[in-house]
Amino acid sequence: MTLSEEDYIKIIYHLGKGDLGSVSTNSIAERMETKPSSVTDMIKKLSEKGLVNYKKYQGVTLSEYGLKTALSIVRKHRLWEVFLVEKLEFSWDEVHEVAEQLEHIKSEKLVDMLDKHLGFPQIDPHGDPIPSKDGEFKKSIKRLLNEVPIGKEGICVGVKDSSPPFLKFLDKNKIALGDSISVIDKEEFDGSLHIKIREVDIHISDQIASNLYLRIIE
Amino acid sequence: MTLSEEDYIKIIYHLGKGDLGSVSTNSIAERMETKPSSVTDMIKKLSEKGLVNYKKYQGVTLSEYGLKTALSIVRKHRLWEVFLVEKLEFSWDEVHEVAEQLEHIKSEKLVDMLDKHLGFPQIDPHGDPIPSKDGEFKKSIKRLLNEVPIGKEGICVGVKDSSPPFLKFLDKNKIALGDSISVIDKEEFDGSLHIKIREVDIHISDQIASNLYLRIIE
DNA sequence: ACAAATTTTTAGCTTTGCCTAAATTTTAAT
DNA sequence: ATTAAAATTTAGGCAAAGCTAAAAATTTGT
Ligand SMILES: [Mn+2]
Ligand SMILES: [Mn+2]
Ligand SMILES: [Mn+2]
Ligand SMILES: [Mn+2]
Repeated sequence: MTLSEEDYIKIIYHLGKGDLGSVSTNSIAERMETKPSSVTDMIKKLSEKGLVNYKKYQGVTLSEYGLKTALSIVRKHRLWEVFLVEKLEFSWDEVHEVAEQLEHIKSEKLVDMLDKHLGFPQIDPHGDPIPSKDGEFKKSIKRLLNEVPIGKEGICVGVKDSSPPFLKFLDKNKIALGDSISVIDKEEFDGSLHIKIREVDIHISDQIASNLYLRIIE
Repeated sequence: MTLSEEDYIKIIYHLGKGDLGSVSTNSIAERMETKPSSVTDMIKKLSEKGLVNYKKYQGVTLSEYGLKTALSIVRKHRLWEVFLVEKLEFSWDEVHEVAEQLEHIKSEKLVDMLDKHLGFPQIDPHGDPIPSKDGEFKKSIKRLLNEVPIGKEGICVGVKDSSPPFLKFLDKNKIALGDSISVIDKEEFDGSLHIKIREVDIHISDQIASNLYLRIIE
């Protein structure tokens, strides 16, 4: 597989997960930042190689083999993202571009040992699950923090209220996108939460918790 | 720079160091595992980009700019080799192929942080020096262990005597290619050496020491 | 010095991945 | 049911990086 083929397969995988129908030529072109005619060319090649199912004008879906391939690339991408954040002090939002390159390095041993070096992580810095070597992985869902069950852990991936006062509050309390947060306990009385973030326990109101999105596993 | 251009520049650098004259088309072709006609094509392109000095039929040398580029690729290659050995438990002889790919990843921050993560290593697993960010590096030389001055450290890169008994001896004493060895002290009496290898001190005869090659810095 | 051998370059073709412009098919609107 | 719009494919080209075969330059051997 060439680098370009791998990128196409990965994009078809990501686009396909949303609709569950077949993926359109134009949507691929948009994500690949290329022209629809180029996409058609590539789709034909992928189809001949048995990576996708394709009928003219009817869009494209991944074959079994194509899905396996996609998951292996996603696995590599997310492992490298973990590496960049955990080992090289990259921040949450700097990793994508580099991982986009690293995901194409060919060496099975490299991926296995990287996985081990990182302690077999389950999720990447964006809270997305990392497929196992044989392509299995837990689904992740996005939830408001106040709806996360006690005991669960997730990655902070967004805010509902993006007003300056709220953002300032988050900043003051050192809560940032990409942080891992786990819910320790919930007060019945006012719905306020005890959470653990960066190894410290803090107490936040329901109002705060209902404006923070977490991505959690399962 | 494309991946291919980078590989050519690096090969021209390595070939040029030996002779100090200009590098021949055929020698590049051999190292690149490609045909001389392809090399001529590439040389023209590199010449137009100012990376090499080229006159038809006269071979090629790196320009100032080409040398800087080559050193940056060599730096990346060797840093990744250190990473693979030190962090991912690769052995000495497994790293080259993977580093050949990793050296082309484009991200200045990645290289800087990798360097830091590895503790700013001076030499790679083969004993070759790692150029600094601005292209400076110590020269390395190959010496028989018994000729290495006290206090110096080097990487075991070869044997003079490759007879089974000697190799068996090395194996039994856990001395292998790629190991870092430093000379602690030398006995005047019999020329035997106290060396440190894998954090343990051992005592070896002059006969052993005069059959092991070390690559040392400066 | 000069023919032979070797090295290097040129010419012409191939593949990959991309492009524009034109044709075709599908979908949406009246 | 037509027609208009949008999506998709085809046709024809281009640049990168490679190849083979043939031509040209350089080097070598006598
Ligand atoms: Mn990619
Ligand atoms: Mn991610
Ligand atoms: Mn390379
Ligand atoms: Mn090396």
